[in-house]
This record gives sequence, C-alpha cells and structure tokens, in this order.
Amino acid sequence: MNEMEYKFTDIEAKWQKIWDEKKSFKAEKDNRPKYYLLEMFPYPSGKLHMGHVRNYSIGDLAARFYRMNGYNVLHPIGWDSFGLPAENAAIKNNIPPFEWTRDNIAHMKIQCKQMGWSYDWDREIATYTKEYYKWNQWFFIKMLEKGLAYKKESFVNWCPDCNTVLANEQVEDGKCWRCKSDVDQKKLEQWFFKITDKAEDLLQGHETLKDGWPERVITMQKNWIGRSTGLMANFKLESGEDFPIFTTRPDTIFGVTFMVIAPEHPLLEKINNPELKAFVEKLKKESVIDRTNEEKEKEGMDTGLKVINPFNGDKIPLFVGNFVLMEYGTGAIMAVPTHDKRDFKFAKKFKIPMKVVIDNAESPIKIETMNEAYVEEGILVNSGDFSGMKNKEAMAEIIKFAEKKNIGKEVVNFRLRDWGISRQRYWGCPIPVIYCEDCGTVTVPEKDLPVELPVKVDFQGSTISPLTKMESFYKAKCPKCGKDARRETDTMDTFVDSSWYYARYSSPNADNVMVDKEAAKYWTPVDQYIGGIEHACMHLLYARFFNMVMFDMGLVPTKEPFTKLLTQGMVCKDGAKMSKSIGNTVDPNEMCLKFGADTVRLFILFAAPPEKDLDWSEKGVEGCFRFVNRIWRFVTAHKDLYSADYNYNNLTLNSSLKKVRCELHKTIKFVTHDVRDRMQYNTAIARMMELINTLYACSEDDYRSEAGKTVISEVFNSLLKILNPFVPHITEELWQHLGNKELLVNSNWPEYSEELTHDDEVEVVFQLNGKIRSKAMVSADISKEDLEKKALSDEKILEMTEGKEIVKIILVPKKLVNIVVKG
RNA sequence: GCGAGUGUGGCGGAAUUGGUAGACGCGCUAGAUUUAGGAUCUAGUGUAUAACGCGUGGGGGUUCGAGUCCCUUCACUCGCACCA
Repeated sequence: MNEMEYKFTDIEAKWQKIWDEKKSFKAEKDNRPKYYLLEMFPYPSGKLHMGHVRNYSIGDLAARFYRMNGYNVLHPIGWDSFGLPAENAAIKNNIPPFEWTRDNIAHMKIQCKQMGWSYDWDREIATYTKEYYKWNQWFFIKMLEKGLAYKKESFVNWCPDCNTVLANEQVEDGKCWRCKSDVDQKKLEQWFFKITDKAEDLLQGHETLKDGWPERVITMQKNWIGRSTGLMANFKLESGEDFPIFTTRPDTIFGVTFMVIAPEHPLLEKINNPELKAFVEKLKKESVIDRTNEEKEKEGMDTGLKVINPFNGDKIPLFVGNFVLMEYGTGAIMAVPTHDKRDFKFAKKFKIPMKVVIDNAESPIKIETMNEAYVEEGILVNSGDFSGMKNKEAMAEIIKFAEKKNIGKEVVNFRLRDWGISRQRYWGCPIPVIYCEDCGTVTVPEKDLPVELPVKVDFQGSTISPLTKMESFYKAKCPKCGKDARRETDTMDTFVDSSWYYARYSSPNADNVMVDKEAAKYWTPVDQYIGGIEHACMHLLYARFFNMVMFDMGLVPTKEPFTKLLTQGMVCKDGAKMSKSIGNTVDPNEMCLKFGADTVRLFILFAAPPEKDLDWSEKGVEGCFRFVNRIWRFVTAHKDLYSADYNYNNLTLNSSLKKVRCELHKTIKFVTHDVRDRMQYNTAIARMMELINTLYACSEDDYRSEAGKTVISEVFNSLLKILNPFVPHITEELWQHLGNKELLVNSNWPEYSEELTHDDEVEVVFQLNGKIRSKAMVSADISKEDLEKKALSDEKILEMTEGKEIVKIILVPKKLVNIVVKG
C-alpha cells in the first residue's frame, strides 16, 4: 500500500476520535471574548438530510473560524424532539414515540460526529426530556401569572371519522389525508400566549436587528405583525345596539353600502332563520386558508338585519360572509364596493347598490361603466363636509371628526394574532393545569413539576392522543382543595420548546433554574444564528417574544436573542427542493462513504453562497474531491521541504516564488474577508483553489532552492490553517505529517501582510467612449499623468482617435482610462 | 389572494464602491503520460455573418461608462399561523 494515498475514511475517523477524547470543542467561561454560534437545532427525523448538512457545515465553518481567531466559541447542538412525525411513526410501526425519538437521536448523533462538526457535546439538550420540558411548564405558569397566557375558544380542523384534530398540512383539499372524509371546523377551549402584547416591542426591536439580520426577514416580520392605524367606527344596529367595526380606510366611510360579519359572529346566534343557520354552518367548515383566498368564490347571505352608518345616517343591509374572520378586528367589516376589490365582487354577485366616494380628477368614475373597484388615490365626493379633500388627507380628518363627535376613535390594529399553543396531541410537553369542578382551572404547583409525559403508550392504530384514554395520567387531585379533578391532556405546540433553547445552552444542566442568569450573562445573546428562511415569521418571532419576557424576568441580559442572522437557502436537485415525496434526495451518508466528509462539506459550501438555493450535482462533488486530492498530493510531495521555524533573512525570491508568496497573502486576505465580513464561502474556496493552481504552476527547481523551502514552509503553515474550517480532517492529518505536535484546531488564524498582497504591475484598459479598445501592463504606482500619457500614446488608441476631438478623459487608477471623443 | 425572493455561457456560480462580464468548479475539445481504460498533468473553451459586431429574462431611461441605479414588463420559486 502506498502511504502517500489519501485514505479519507481512516483519517476522518482518527481525528474525530481525537477531538472527542480531547474535548477540543468544549466551551468554558474564561477571559476571552465569547462568540456564540448557533444553528437551528434539528428535528430527529431519523437520519441527516442534505439540508442539515448544509446548515451545520455553514455553522461549523464559522465556529472553527472564530475559534482560531481568539474567541471563546460556544457551538452547541440539541434535538427538537417533540412533534407529529413521532406519532405518525408510532401509529404506523407500533413503536412508542419515545423509543423512536431516542433511537433517531442516537443515530443522528453518530452522523453529526462523522461529519466532523465541532460541537460541545457536553451541552447537548433534547426537548423531550423531562429535565428540559419541566421549564416549559414552569415558564407557562409564569406567563399565566403575568397575564400573558389565557384560555379562549378557538377553531381547529376536525376529522369526524378519525375523531381527531388535524394539522393544516394533514388537510388536503378540505379532506382528511388519512380517511379522505370532509374536514370540519370545531370549536375548542385552547391556551394562548399573548404575543400581541409585545407587538410594538417586536416592531421596535427590528431597529436593533437591522445591522445583523437580512432585510427581507425584517420586512417579512413587519408585514406579519401588520401594524395599521385605523378607525374604530361606532355603527349601530337598527335596534340601537352598538356595532363597532375596524377599518383602515376611514376615507371611504361615506361609501359604505353593506356590512359583512364572520360566520362565527355571536350576533348570528340570535337570528332565528333556519336557512341562514344552515348556511352559516356550511361556511364554518371551510378552512381559513380557503376563506381568505381571493380566487375562491365569495359566499354570503343577507341576515335581514340593518345597520346605521353614524356618518351619514344611511341604513344598510348586514350580510354574513366567508371571507370575514372573527380573529381580525371585531369580526365584522364595512363594505365599500366602489373602492375595495373584494367588496366589489361581493356587491356584483348580490346586486347591492354602490356609491362612488373617491373620484379620479382626470377621468371621473361612473358606476354604470365600472368593472372593477377604484383603489387608486383621488378626491373625496359624496362625503359631506369632506368632499373635495384628497383621500390621504381625509383619513386623518375623518378620524379626528369621529373622535370629536364620539362616533369612533383611532385604533392601532395588528394582523398578528395571539399564539395558540394547545395541541390535542400526545407527543409534546403537557400543559401544567388541572381542572377542578369547584376551583376551576388550577395550575400545578411548582414543586410538583414536571408533569411527566408517560412514555409507555399504545396508540392502538388510532390517531387520538393516548393521554385522553389514560386514567393514570388524567386523573388528578385538585392542588387547591384536594378533590378528584381532571388533568389537562392537551400538550404544547413544539414552537414553545424551540423558543428558549438557545438560552438553555448557556446552562444546559441547571436543575433548579430555567436559565442560569450568570451563565446567560456571559454567553447570550447568540452572536450568529443560522437557519432556514421558512422560519422568518413564526419561530423567529416566537423566540424573540419569549426572550423579551425572559429579559423582563431578568433571566437573560438582552431584549433580543439573536444579534446576527443568516438564512440559508434550500438544497435542490433537478430543479426542485430535495424531498422524500419528490424522491430526489441524496443520502449524506453514502456521499461520505464515497468521498469523505471533508469533500461533502467542501462541495456544499462551494456550490452556492449560503443564502441562495443550492443545486446538488455529483459531478460537482467529484470536482471538490479532486481539489482535496490536489492538496493532499502537493503537501505530501513537498513535506520534506517544510520547516516550522522558517525565516526570510538574507533571502531573495525570484519572480515565480515572489508570485507564490504574493498569491498566498492575497488568499489569506480574501478568505479572511469572505468568511468574516461577507459570509461568502463559495468565493473563499475559489480563492484557495486558485492558490493551489498557482502552487502547481511553479517549478520544482524553484521549490527545492533555499528560498523555495522557506516559501513552501510559509505556504503550508498558512494554507492548512485557512483550509482547516472547511476541510478539518485532511488538514489536521497533513499538519501532523509535517511534524507539528499541536492540533491545528488549537492554532491561530494566519495574518497577512498588506504590502505583500500588492502586485508590481497591473493591467489597465484603455477605453474610447466606454468601449475597451486596448490594454497595457503598467507599474502599480504609475502617476496619473504618466498613465494618461501612456493611454494617449497607445498605438491602437492613436489610430482610432485620429481626426477626432477629445472631449474628456476619465482615469480610474489601476483600472482604466476612458477617452471620450466627438466626431 | 397577501407577503418575500430569484432571473448572468451547455451547467453551478463570480464580478466587494457604477469601472476589463463570465473568477472558481463542472462539462466539452486537443495534447502529454499509459498496453488499454481510469487517474494525473498541460493548453483551449460566451457568441459570431469575424466587426470599431452582439451579449447578464424582455422593453425603455440616467451616465464618459450599467449585470449593478431608475421606470416598465415577463417568467419562476418560497412562506402564510396545528409540519418542523
């Protein structure tokens, strides 16, 4: 066997074992500046997929980079281990979710180590352990005490055949994915977190995040929160009863010709009309997504009731409609068909009269010829004293008028809804509440926490949560009066688990507190967070909300949990997202067996910049494998020339060695910049490939000279270090081959000399009217005058400017001379 | 529907501040080496009716100069509150 051969399997296993034994990545508090790098923790689905490989390879590169740059790096991992897939697997294969999850974690942990990711495994956490979810329960109680948790009735997708709640993704075309029966909307008592209480804070926080977060994530969150100022107008029913509605378009209030209420509106219960009742029941069955879909036919029916517009006294009909949601505003809207697309369609369908109140000065609007709503700006008409005003100005004026006349007031409204956390499922954190006939809703006392989730369960092929059938779980004593009572069998949304895990990593084993304040003070906030863009609104908003509450409680030192955020793109193949259902997945394990983890990591970092979608290509992986082999061959072939204590005293370099050295320093400069300032890893790798190409281009004789040995030594010394965060195993092995005793992971990132990055000569282009006509090599420090002279005396330029008038000359040092000519 | 993105060679992508479009890699072509294949090394590779030509989804604009800025238009992708 050739000892020069690159045996990646042995090499990778060897270094993984050494890092593990030496606990090379253990993070402990010390005097160095800390750097907390976190990737969104995985759901233990069974085995790693390429999305994981991408996410964690990006993070690992950064972690290793900051470690080499003198930071005390915290780089932890854990498992988001509650959730629906474990239940589905349990029903299908008759394995309890606990066992399924535990085994998946064990397997994926091995896989993580095989990728060479530098985690502090002593800080591993899993949300399905009682040591973790106990603090979910504790926090829930705190939220309740603060008035930030409450219970209310809310709707769920309900399959009457399976007798169970369905997630949105389990509803396909309004039918249950398992039994294909029609899905109902069922009203249930559910727990909510009052995230709307922090809506203003969440918006304000964006100010502190704007330097570290992608602009588009902030924009998405702002839109998701959807703050709008509008008018709460006091319409009245004919009976005199108050009927307030919220509108963001008070300027159109004189044009209201009908009103619409949500099918869930309580007013409907008072109307005794069997036909209407049946219709309302039908509407209630539609899912929210369908109802708000503009494509979908607008359904509605006249309730027979009339409403009075307090601004002009108009008596208008009240409809019930599927597109109005009880959750938003007051569950009722005023409809202005002439100036709202949805209202227009609805009015046409039900032949409701219309009234123009905003007119276009250039081409006046006529109702008879209107075939769509006029939603542009304009001048108010038919609007009492406000007629003639610009509609934008009228908004504020009408609100002012309403407040003075006491027929309405300015209200800030949010699109953001409170966060429903109840799940009628087994595999989640139990909600620590007991229902007593006498005392009502009673929280479980802190000393009795955690409320343990039983792990020995049998689904018996059914989708219904086993907790509801398990007496030993739901039978409880009331903590207040001691009487027999019933325990809550709903569990928490798994987003609760993932809303504070980043803080837990600072003190993962604390058994008396949720988060150790001192530890959190040192380690949090997360300096760099990395995960998919799909979490832009939900997870990232929930976590920010939790952190604000934890900040208020003094548990964490900052309001915001994640200083910088990187959203990585998807991994695609054949033009579509890699997914099991499409069947275009590539198994990371197989790739590692074929090429080694170093190559797989390198490819995934090289194929696209982190933020963009990445196209998987095995040919591309082979290309990276070639590059890794080129490094291996070059270093092993020249290792006898290396010495750790090289120096350049009294040495002069010939031009090719000078070029090698210049390329080295340029490479260090650009890689450092790309990794630290731009997080643009694909170009960093391209730079290193160029350096390897340069190394191969220089002659053996040059390398074998005294000066060459010194250059080789400097090159190896720096190159292996800058390559290390990308391909940690092979570089560590080569580093050892060179005779170094210290681990490369403990070495420092190399410095570069700015002076050495400068070329003696640069190529400058000569343009005529912006088009390149000639090029020349010039000394890098040529004066402007000389450069201009050189351009004007260039043969090609002389030829082409002959007989023409030179109007202007533009000079960009080291780049170009542009001569502007006339005629 | 609402919200957010992306369009550059045969392909993945590069171009950091408006300044040489196509770095780097894949693929392809030729050569060297090899019994052959593979591997490796070297050279070439946007297009072309070969010109002071054309070229960053299409059209228009600003500028000495536009992939980059502005207007407009088309196509595709992702998220939407019980998947995580």
